[in-house]
Amino acid sequence: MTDDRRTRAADRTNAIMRTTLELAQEIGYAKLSIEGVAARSGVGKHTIYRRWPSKGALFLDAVLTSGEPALDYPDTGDIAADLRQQIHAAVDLLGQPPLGPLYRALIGEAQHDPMVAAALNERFIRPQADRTVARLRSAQQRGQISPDFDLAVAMAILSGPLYFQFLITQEPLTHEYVDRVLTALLVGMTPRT
Amino acid sequence: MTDDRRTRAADRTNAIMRTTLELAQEIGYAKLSIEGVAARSGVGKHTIYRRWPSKGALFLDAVLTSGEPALDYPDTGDIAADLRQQIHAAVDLLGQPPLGPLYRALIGEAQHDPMVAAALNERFIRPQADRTVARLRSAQQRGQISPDFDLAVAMAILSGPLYFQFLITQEPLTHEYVDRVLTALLVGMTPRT
DNA sequence: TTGTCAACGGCACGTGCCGTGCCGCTACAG
DNA sequence: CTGTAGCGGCACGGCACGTGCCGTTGACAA
Repeated sequence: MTDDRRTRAADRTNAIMRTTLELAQEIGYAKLSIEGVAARSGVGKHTIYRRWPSKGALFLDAVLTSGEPALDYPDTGDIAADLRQQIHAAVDLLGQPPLGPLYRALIGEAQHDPMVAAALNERFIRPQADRTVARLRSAQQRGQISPDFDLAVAMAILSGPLYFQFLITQEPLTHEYVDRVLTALLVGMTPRT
Repeated sequence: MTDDRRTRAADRTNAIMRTTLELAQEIGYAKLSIEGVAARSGVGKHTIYRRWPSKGALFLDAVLTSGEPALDYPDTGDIAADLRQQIHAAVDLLGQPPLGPLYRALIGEAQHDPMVAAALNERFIRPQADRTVARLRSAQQRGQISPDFDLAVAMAILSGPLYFQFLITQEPLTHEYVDRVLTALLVGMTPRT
């Protein structure tokens, strides 16, 4: 198979994912159909089913490929400032369109489809969690976090309330809210003098 | 309208909800259909549509009515023990069938259907959160929690990581995990001596 | 240059469920 | 006794599913 061949296949793949995101934003994930994606992108349904086994898998791929949201951690040496900046970036991404509603729908689908849940974890959640713990560990080694503070739990306290607000109460995400969480977390994990 | 009439209507309503939960457990919420519920419960589809506007609304009603999970807070005076007992009860409920998968599907549906999300909040999430904050406030007034600790955030730190594990990583919920969260929270919110 | 073959767009099919009509029955209300 | 509301049953048009088949296209091999 020639590069040319692969290139055109990849082009089609990208076009399908782009159309998927467009349609999802216009009519919502619930009303999204593979039939609709095929029609709008001028593609046979087989061409989609050949690449993805389900609507959920296609949507997952489309969202994760589009974004690669680059939520990388800064490491300025100041753990409080770095966490703050990073979680504010997360709020800015999730708190509004386009990514907010798309990501919400993706997690919703993950509750019905174990394959989507597993792929979401492997491709996004776990790497993100690992980066968070790594940044926390670096701070702990520098003495900015109590040596016995549970870093996995610290990560969960950063992420959990954010997702709780995002998915459950569905109140708007604000910098002010995550600042309050961060404040409470810092009280607990900062070394006692 | 006679009481007899109302009673028989209520009986039918309960029968439909019971069948809904049965079917959801057998084939999963994703494959659940109103047609299937009507068939198994020996009821016309109209009878269902007359009571609920959508599959999501029916399912929400069925899950919340069935459970009324009675996650009430004890108040023994020991806030740490009370929180621990309450969150262990939550883990026991959500961490296994039947309620675990049903509740997961309900939250998943809430990501696609704003009406379900709103009803879930009003009927379960907000009351539960209010009870939690009330119990925390009682402890704060007794001096068991720092007077300036943000109680809404404390509630979010109790709930958030639990939901994060339940919905996102989908790792098993254990007493050990919530104990670790609770430990970290207590470090932060216990008054400094 | 010609033959091969995989991927493709288009079309059609059977299936399942949607939400909504209509029918005739039953049981209660007036 | 008559009217009426709720009901089960049935049928309908519509839509999307997932899967066949068909003819075309374009890159590669002989």
